[in-house]
Amino acid sequence: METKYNYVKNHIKSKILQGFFQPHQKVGSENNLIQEYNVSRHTVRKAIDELVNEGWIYKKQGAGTFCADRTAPKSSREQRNKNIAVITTYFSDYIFPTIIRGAESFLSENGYQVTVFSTNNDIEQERRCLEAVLSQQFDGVIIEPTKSALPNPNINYYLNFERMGIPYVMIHAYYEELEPVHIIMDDVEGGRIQTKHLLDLGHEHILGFFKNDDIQGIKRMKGFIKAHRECGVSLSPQNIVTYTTETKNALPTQMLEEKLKGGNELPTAIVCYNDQLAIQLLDVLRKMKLAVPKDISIVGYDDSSLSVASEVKLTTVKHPQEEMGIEAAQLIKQIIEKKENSLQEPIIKPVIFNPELIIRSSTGKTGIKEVN
Amino acid sequence: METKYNYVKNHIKSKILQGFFQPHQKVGSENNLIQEYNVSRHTVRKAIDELVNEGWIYKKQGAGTFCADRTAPKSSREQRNKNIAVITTYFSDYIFPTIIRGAESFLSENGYQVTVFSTNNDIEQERRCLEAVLSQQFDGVIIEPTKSALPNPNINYYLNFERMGIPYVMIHAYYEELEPVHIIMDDVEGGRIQTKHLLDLGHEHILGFFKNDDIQGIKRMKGFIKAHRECGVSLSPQNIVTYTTETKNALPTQMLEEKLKGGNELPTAIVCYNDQLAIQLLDVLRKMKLAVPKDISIVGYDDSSLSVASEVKLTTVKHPQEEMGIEAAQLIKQIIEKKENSLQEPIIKPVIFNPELIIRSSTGKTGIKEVN
DNA sequence: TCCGATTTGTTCGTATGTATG
DNA sequence: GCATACATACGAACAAATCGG
Repeated sequence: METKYNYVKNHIKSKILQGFFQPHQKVGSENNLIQEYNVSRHTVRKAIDELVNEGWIYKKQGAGTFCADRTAPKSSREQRNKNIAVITTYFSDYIFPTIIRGAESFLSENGYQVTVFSTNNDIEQERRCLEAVLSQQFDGVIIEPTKSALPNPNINYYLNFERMGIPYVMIHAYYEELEPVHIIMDDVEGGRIQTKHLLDLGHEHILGFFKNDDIQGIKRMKGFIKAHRECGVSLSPQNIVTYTTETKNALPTQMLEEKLKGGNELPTAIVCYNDQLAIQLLDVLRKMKLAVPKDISIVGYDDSSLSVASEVKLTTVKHPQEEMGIEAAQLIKQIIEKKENSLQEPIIKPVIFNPELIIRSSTGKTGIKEVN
Repeated sequence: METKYNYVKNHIKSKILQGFFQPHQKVGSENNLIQEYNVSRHTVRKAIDELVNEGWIYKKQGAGTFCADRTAPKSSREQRNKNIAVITTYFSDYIFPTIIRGAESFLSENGYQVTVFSTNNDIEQERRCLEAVLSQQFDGVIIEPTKSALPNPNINYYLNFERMGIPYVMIHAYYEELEPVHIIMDDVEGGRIQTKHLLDLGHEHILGFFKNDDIQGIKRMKGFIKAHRECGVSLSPQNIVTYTTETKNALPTQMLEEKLKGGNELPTAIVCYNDQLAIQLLDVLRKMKLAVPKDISIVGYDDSSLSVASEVKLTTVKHPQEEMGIEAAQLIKQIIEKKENSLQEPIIKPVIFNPELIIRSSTGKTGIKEVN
């Protein structure tokens, strides 16, 4: 894959998949490409030959090289099974398997097959997934956006889905500019009730840990701030810790240790972006010999299996998980079937799940004031 | 048709059609053809490239150019992506996502796509999965057998895979009668070292909980018994509890409660079929106010994320998980590629992982005797 | 209709890298 | 380790088709 002609080939293919070229539009002459990629004519021709062979482009002597028309020849589509691609950030971790299971079980019951991809929340890997899906013949895509809070360079691929008539629904988050059908939680509300619960219990120094490279984290942080404002409790900016996919393993635990050592104004409660983080932070609390919830309260998010795995049963926010997967599957099925029958793009409403707090034993009233 | 490369191409094609070359027979090196037709290397390559593309011949770097076997199905198989089906008992739970991720990451890096199915360890659902896979065009299948310890009525489907030339590998367990390529752990040894560890610590009344509808459970139980025998510790049949997929949620916890209430000969240690069960049983121990490992020791199996989620860090047996997925993917890729090139079913050796005990804080010396 | 610029097609040469047996 | 055979990559020249003026 590291040969020059392969690089040229893949680069051109990417452009096609991103919709840079309309069918029958000129891809550029051999001379153009020679200059663009700074390679020999032979190399360009080798790349182009393969693309022609795979049906992406066609050539006409004396005229030029053109983008092929890949709009599927509808025929013989009926008999084959329907295929749905599911692209999520993670695959094996945490709540994602459950979401995927929801989609898989519903779709397989309805005669669809599910092919899975994961991006590891990495833009480059997302691009590869999107290219793979566009290169194949999928009838629909369920996708969780990667790094949804950051500008996404792969937007073009999504636009190309629309151009090629492949319906998709987004879960967990969505890119505003695309206005896709989406299935999300009300994450602001989720963050709000996490925090409100602690404020109601009398906590006033609450640490908030939020992941800020996806929209969910940003929104939950918004809810965290909103709750403080509603309850009239002032919030120091130093009480908010943000981290990213790349720093998630070390940064939050390290920050918590620092915050707990810094003598004055010790926090009495922690709001976590998710259960996974809460479990990580619980280990820090154990190490520092702090009892939960007597010395410090902690709230998770997602109600994953981790929330009840340890001796501390986490107070957390319910995430629909399997239900979200099923809902996404139902939506994509509806869209596909409507499209088949009526040819016009149906209007489908997004789904927004309302969060719900599950109170377990990791939160309690602040005891500090009574003790003093 | 009067170009040189076309002449060469047609001449070689004629020879093939006249039967001058048997399948897999050498067509002649580039240098031979250069001399034979008195043309440049480039011209020969162009001719050969087209013949390869049309499926008449194939090339192998370093080896030569050979006549293809046209008896095989010539239908546009080359250009489409390769699809692998992964069928596991579970999908979203426990270590399965990690295994699947291993396979998925390796395969997607190698240009394959992964379609997933799960049987929920139910024979009827397994049948549906197998039918779906057989009716689609999959290039290979990675499968974990369902209820592997029980007679399987779906054996015929597996035989049909062989008849249709679809390679498959089995993970975790396999049906003896099929003698498939398989990737498993040495579960007898795993059960043995789990138990040996406790016996070495001085425990003599050890409860063993095993799932007996899959082969892994049966084998781990075998290891449990073997360890007792090796250490010369007598084992009461009442110390072994077996359960199935259907009873896994209620039966083991209930049995443990009974065993702990029954006054005489209280157990001082527990061997669990897996970490998932260990976590379940830990809750029972907490409810009965038994400290781990002071009052009772417990050993898990699989080294899943659950084993370190709680305050009790489980002593457990390492399961290769992701590695097993990768290994399975590598094997299936090897088989597919060898089959493509040489037509003869390659001989691939099964993989057996050796278990390894990971000692954490859930096990300790029995304290009862010293106390008395 | 023809011209000329552009673009792809064919063919030669040369060199170095990499896999196979 | 070595020869063989295919893979990648550069350069050059001329032929043939296309298209706008």
